[in-house]
Amino acid sequence: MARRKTARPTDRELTILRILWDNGPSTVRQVNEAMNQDENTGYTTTLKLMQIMAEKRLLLRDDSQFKHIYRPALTEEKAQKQLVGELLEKAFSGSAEKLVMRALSAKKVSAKELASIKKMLDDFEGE
Amino acid sequence: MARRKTARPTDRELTILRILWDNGPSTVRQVNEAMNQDENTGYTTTLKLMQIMAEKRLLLRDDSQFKHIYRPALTEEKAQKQLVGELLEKAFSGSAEKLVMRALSAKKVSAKELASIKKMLDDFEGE
DNA sequence: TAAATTCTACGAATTTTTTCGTTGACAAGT
DNA sequence: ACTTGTCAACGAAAAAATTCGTAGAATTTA
Repeated sequence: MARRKTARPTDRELTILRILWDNGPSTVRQVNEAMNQDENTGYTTTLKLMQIMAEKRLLLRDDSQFKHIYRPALTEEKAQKQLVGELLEKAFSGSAEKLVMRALSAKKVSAKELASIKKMLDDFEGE
Repeated sequence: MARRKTARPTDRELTILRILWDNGPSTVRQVNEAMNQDENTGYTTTLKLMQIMAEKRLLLRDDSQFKHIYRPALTEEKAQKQLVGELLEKAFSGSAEKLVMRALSAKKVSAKELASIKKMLDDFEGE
């Protein structure tokens, strides 16, 4: 059976993508060790997850070496855009304003970051 | 077995919460009919979902009448804050700036809304 | 080269989410 | 009261996500 084209990465999958985006192409062991800094996960569990992600085309695999090297099949940007877009529709009925408001209240944002965000908005306006 | 305290609503659950937030306390049939405007879902499916959500304490139920009335156990604000906070950490490594940027690129935002967001940022700065 | 280690593949179990059929209680209309 | 329709409870199954044990192949070390 075909998988949804727009399959959203699951929580676990997102954890792995995060690691690969941050660290670059990695082996299963490297990913597993990074993952275990937060919560413990067996090596074969991580392996299986990554194998499935490769099947789903979320990851690309170079298996020309004994230790296979995995890397994300999508850019961080693309994935983030998709995720936030879905949340926007699903939880905010499309109101970007409300989403921004909740994001700012969910986390203390520095004055510097606030200014930076405002600047970005100005750039957006110039279109 | 106890459920996670911070259980995030699933996709389906979020759909139901959305309907209840928009329409106010409702019966299963009302929710089911609202749900079927998008994609078809059997009545008993909706019923079961809502029963489970009541068990999980995502919904509150008034069963004093023949037709039980359900309502959300958490406010829209609280749920949104939690969801966006999780996405922020999980997909954006805590960068609110990047999240806002992606949100704006994921969806065309009107000039009016942009202005409104900027105003909100000003208010935030005043603290 | 033999032993120990590291790795992938495979299969399977477990848990969570989503789905719905059936049943019997209750209500409304006749 | 009888028939018809609506409802919640229950059980169960299908689908998806997460977990890991075991086995055998490849590599490294002694």
